[in-house]
Amino acid sequence: MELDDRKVKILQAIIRNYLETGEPVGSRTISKYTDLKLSSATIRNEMADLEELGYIIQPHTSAGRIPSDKGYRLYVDTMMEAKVQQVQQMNELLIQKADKLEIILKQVAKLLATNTNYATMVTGPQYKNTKIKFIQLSQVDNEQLLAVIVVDGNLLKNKIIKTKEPLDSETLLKLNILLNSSLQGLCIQEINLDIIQKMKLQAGVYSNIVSDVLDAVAEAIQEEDDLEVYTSGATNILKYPELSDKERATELIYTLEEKQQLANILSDSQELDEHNKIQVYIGSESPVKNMQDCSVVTATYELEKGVHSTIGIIGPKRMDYEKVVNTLQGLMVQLDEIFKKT
Amino acid sequence: MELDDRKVKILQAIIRNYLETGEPVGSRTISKYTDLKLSSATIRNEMADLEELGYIIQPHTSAGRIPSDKGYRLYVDTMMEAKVQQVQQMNELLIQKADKLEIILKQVAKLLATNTNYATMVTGPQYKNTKIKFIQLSQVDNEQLLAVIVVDGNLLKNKIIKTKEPLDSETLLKLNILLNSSLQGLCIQEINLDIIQKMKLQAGVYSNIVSDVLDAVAEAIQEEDDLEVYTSGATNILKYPELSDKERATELIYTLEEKQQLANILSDSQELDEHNKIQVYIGSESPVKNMQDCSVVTATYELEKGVHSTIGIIGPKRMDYEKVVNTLQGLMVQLDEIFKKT
DNA sequence: TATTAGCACTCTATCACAGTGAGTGCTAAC
DNA sequence: GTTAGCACTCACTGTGATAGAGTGCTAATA
Repeated sequence: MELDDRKVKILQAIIRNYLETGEPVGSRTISKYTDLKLSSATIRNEMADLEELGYIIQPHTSAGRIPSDKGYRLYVDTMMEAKVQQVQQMNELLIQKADKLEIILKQVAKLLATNTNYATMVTGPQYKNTKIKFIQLSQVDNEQLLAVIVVDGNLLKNKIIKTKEPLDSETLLKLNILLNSSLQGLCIQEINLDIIQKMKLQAGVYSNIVSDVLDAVAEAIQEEDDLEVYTSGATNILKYPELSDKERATELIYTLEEKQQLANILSDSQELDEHNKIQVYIGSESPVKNMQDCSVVTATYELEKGVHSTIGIIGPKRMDYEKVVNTLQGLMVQLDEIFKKT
Repeated sequence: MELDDRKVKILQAIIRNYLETGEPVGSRTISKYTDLKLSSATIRNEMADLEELGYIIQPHTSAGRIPSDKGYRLYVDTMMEAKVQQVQQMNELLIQKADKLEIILKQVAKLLATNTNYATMVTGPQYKNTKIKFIQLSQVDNEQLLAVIVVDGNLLKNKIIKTKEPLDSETLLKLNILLNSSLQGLCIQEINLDIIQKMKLQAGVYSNIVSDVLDAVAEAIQEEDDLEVYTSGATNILKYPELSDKERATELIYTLEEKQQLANILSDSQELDEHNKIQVYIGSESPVKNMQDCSVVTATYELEKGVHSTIGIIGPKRMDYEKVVNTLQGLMVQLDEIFKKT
């Protein structure tokens, strides 16, 4: 059996209606709702077919139909319309531009949550293939050296290094020159044993300090690996009856609070995403087990050159995909305005 | 009417029982539960008195009694027993010691939440009256200066300062010496106009850079003012029927997520706390409006010299005050072990 | 005088049960 | 191929009826 034009129209009507009401949709509703001029009996026949094909489900014998994951998937892939959807109050972010990226991202998460009425998650800024721009060692007090590492995108990392005795300023200067001349412009993968050996050789008696600094560099950039995740609007989950029974809600909110599992889905979508492509996970398509009753829409943005962030929206399977996708699309433009303009 | 010894015992029995079960407590239960050898009828008379005095409440005519806020207050003030209560798995924190304080505090929040089954909140480390230890300006690239400010407790602050043209290394050195000699050992309140004027005078043509650095210093220390708050175990709220109806739970979890209001109660208790004193807010005693149905227990710790953090535990009014207070007391010892030992 | 047994009363919580209505599938007619 | 009609299903709702926990009051008791 094939999906003819009429079946598609009916399926679409069922899904649209279900997205709005959250109630199973009956044949009579569709008969009135569409412009197909068909009686409810005919619709019933078609619905039986659609059920057999797996696009819709009957919760119980005497109820209407609701879309299945397969139905939603078809809807998302082929039936949605693109229309510009702006995130409200984005302009209020502008004032904050000067501040750190993370703060902006947290605010974006919050705005998205209030705009969409779903839960949102945002990764901290991801610095990919960043290069070391500048390293500076300074003597803080008699036993402590401070290493500051600046990488592309003006990301700063600090590390305190303990020493037995203070270094004189000349040595410090030499070490700084050595560090910068050897490491400037390299990204972490490029720092190989060869370079390290050469540096140690040049450092002479201070080779152990060079080791410490390199450890600090590694550690500093390492930190970026465990994906930081911010969430917002967790309580929006409770607005949807199908997710808000105590057990499910507890699991979901816990998942949002713990963030560990969210990192899975976010990094998964980061790998899949071609740039600025939007990813939709419907129900069991999601890699997060506790989210089988939800849908997740993700998008990865390039904020500045080499700096990315992935944003995800979490809602019930009957989320308003059209609005969410269009909002994320619009967000891209809005973020561009904020970052490219200034 | 006075609270004689017997009334106190009965009240205590009622509260203990209610804390355990969460159900209104009847006279027959108390008659068996206590060693007073009194019939339920006598207990009933006493209970009528206790109700008149405002220590207990009858939810409806044919139900048992539950403690009122006043009853809880008496219990907390006079009836609790101190016994050592350790936070489990604290030792696993030790490995992390090397890392930043915030990470430890977040983990403490999480451990406390799993140990107590209540929601927890923790302020970021509070640096009080910290003194500037070290300042370093460095040239990152042609148009950017990096200012690193180290204050007591090895708290680091960075600030990028834009300049029109690069400074030569000699000027940089001079500026660094000027900054350190003028500011080292001062806390922010001590940096007055007089000092600023002198510095600018000495800096000559570079006085505008001195201004920028001072702004950065102010800003860096300013950041500490808006109390950072971490929460954990928000979903524990849902374990208590009296808090888990949809409306209340939404409000509470939202409050925990937003954190803004939590800062109120935390900073309130910081002001009240004599050192290492534990504070209990019962129901309407809490300054946070959404938490009138909860009780909050807070404690402020000195982690390192001059570095504080306030920890709060949020649960239903029938929370196990004894356990919570003793846990927070025990936590103090455990934190001391972690910080003072190493 | 304080305590207790006894009793009538109150109120909630629970369960069974019937009724309602939305929706279906099938059959026969159009 | 479409539709009207009808019997059937099943969740949901409201209604008592009942049980049970607990109370307050009174009168008897130590």
